[in-house]
Amino acid sequence: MDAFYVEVERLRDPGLRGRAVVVGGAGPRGVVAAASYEARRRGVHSAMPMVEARRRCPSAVAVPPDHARYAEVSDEVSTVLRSFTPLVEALSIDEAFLDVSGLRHHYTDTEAVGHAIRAAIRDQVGIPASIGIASTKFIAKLASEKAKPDGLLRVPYGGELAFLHPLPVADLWGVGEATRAELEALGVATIGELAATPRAMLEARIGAAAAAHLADLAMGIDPRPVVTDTQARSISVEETFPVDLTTRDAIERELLSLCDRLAGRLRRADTMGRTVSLKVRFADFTTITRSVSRRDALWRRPELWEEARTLLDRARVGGRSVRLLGIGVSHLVGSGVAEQLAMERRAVDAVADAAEEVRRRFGDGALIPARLAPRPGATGTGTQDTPGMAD
DNA sequence: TCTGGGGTCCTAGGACCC
DNA sequence: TCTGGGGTCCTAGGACCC
Repeated sequence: MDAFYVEVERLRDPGLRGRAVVVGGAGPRGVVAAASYEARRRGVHSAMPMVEARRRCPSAVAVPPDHARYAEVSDEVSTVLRSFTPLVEALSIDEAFLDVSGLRHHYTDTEAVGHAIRAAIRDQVGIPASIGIASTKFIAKLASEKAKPDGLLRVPYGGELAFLHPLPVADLWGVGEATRAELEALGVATIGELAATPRAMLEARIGAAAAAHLADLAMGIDPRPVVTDTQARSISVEETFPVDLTTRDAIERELLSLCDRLAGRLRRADTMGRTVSLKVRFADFTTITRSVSRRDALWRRPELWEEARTLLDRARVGGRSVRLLGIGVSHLVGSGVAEQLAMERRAVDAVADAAEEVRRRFGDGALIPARLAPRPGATGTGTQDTPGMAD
């Protein structure tokens, strides 16, 4: 999809069409999640601080992100894609690979398939999409980047190297700033130059696995098939605070709140994990992680909180200012096991069920850990509109 | 420019086991 | 006794992606 979040916002508010639009966090530490092409022309791009985006493009309309809505529209697009072939691999919220080799008897050529898919997304969802067509996944992805915005590009079979070799190495999927710098030190700027570099030189710079992978990509070799059943490997939540946390009490309260959110995510995903990881980013942006693996998977908030607090002790935060806290679970249990355990826990866990029902009916804020509830008699409102229930 | 939130994968060292 | 080879798992950090 092209500038996906922006286009979803334009569906809701057609007045945004034709204008510079920036979707991003409203807080003092917000960054750009998506920028319209009008804003990009003014030098605004993803991950840029919103403050800087505003400076570069004062006329842009700033819109706070609505991830739940983007997920819904993403599902609508998925439905359209699956009407063409079941071989759809969702790569992110706004990208997918399709294996369309089975459609060759239904269309004159692959470009006709691409045009049909673009038209279907336009008609049924109402937003633009770009499509790249090639014999391998990574070249198709690269072609789709070159096709943007609102276009289609096919790299013909046999023409892969002619397409690839003039491009800068940073265009390769998996080459970021660090690898680009290492390759530059070897005098490698284009994919063609990468293909011509001796393997041993590459390995010494970037490690064996990355060297082998990139050398293959530079030769157009990518045997990875389209995979339809991709299962999550971890689930996490994190938050950057508008103002750094400085007291142990404030840190614990935010961490408890994150554990609560994570428990809800795990429950809705009907999964649980064996490893709990804590992430702490300090004011100077140094970031540490602490993790622990248990024999049994966990998912409930009290257990997450207990592990999180132990990890927090191990993190030795001391008196340092904390900019971000995160908590996550990995080593998720396999689907068959998860279903079995989910059945068992549903039978046992009437309290959590009731809590989930309350939240479904009255919103996430209706039920919170007692520690996070407003203190009775505390400053401000005499009456509490949304009292937190103790649990 | 003062740097989000949600992910995946890889590396390296160490514990541990046979 | 001063020390092998192969393997798995765990932890911490980092690169990278959208």
